[in-house]
Amino acid sequence: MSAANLRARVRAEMTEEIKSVARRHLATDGANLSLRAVARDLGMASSAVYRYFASRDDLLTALIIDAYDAVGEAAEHAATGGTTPLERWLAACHAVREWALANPHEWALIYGSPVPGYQAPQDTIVPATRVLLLLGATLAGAYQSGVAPAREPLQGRFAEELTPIAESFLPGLPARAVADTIAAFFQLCGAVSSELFGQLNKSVEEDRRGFFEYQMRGAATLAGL
Amino acid sequence: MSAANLRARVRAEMTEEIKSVARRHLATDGANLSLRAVARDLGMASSAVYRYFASRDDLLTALIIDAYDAVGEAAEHAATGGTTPLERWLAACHAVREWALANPHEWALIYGSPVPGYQAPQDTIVPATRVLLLLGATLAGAYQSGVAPAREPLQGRFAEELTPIAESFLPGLPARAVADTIAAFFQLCGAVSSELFGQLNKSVEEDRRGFFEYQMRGAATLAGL
DNA sequence: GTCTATAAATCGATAGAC
DNA sequence: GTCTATCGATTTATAGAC
Repeated sequence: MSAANLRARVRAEMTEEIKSVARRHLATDGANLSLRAVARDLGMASSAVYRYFASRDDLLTALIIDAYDAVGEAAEHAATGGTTPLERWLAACHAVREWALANPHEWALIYGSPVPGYQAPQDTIVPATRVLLLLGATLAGAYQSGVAPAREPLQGRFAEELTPIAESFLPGLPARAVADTIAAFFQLCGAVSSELFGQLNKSVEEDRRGFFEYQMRGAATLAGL
Repeated sequence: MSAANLRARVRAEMTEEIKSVARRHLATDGANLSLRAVARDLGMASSAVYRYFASRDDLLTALIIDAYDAVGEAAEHAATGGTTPLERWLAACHAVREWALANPHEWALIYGSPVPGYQAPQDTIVPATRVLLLLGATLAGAYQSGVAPAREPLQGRFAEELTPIAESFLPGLPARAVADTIAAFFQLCGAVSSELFGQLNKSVEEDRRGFFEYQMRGAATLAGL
């Protein structure tokens, strides 16, 4: 079995190397990533890359899943540091922002404009919900421990739509909490993307972290934290 | 002068037609727009287009400015309908979302991932602030008419950074109101982009407008409205 | 201001030798 | 699994005739 294991390990390393070079290419080419350029950088023929990824879109999918997992893990790791739910919540938000600042092109890949002509397969759905799930779980903990007070139930059709989602998403969490979690997550995405994509321009330069925290405290307040 | 006027008018019409076809191409090519493809659709040689736009990036810049102006005008027009500041604020937000739903690729162009290799010239800055300015003016009106209560001043370094901005942005508006306006604008961008770029997935399908309004009411609350 | 023609590249994907 | 070679397309941008 040793030869097979070796083959598998070499293959895995090669796969990682291709992805690593491809990630660097995201910086210059954005989403319109070129398999040939990646192969050139690796000193191999473009046709050889097809033994690792069946198509350009498959490579893109791998990068997308990795990015979702990386930002999710950063948030989860940061959240373990806090003692109160609000601290854990804010720590997760800061971790997401810092990951985005460190990996702007990967952020753009998962939260920016859709790649033209690319259709995300089912495999990306679960990793895509990691950060959202973490926020939801944090809020659920706050409700259960009584740190956050129960709130009036939502009215409106979208609340009815969210009720079954709430059940499977995090059992016991009221529909309103799910709505608040999604809203806060969208606010997080908006704040990070706006800063990253240049909407802040020159209005805040020194203390962007402080302004971000101000925004995230607002989102947490709306969620009942 | 009539001949000169005619020439100018024909040129303006041709320019508009090129932009119109280019806008359609945004749908399939995204930001990596091709001058040749546009020329092909117009039945003209690619070299002829260079008489109207010096480069691909110049065409992109024109599209970007048009898009900022279009969404800005939609928001401004919608805001005139409301009677209270909150109504005007929400009307502007809904108008922005509806414009985005009707023109998703132009939205992606201005609020999505930056175009790789494209550097926005100064010309885009003023049109880019139209929606933000409208929200700020609405909030300023609410403060001045006493509809919104004065709030505690901000603390933190970013507040100091925002103070001079507040002066030139909308005189008389406290730094906190400017911060709240920017935060609300980011939340608006986040909610629209998340819906448009597929982050909602299948969680809310029927009443997305209602969920959006829920989010925007939250943002307005945080701003003091 | 429109055309043809061209330069000098790029790309995804495949075929087939080894 | 890597290579060469290839197909059939694409692109930005320019030169020069009319």
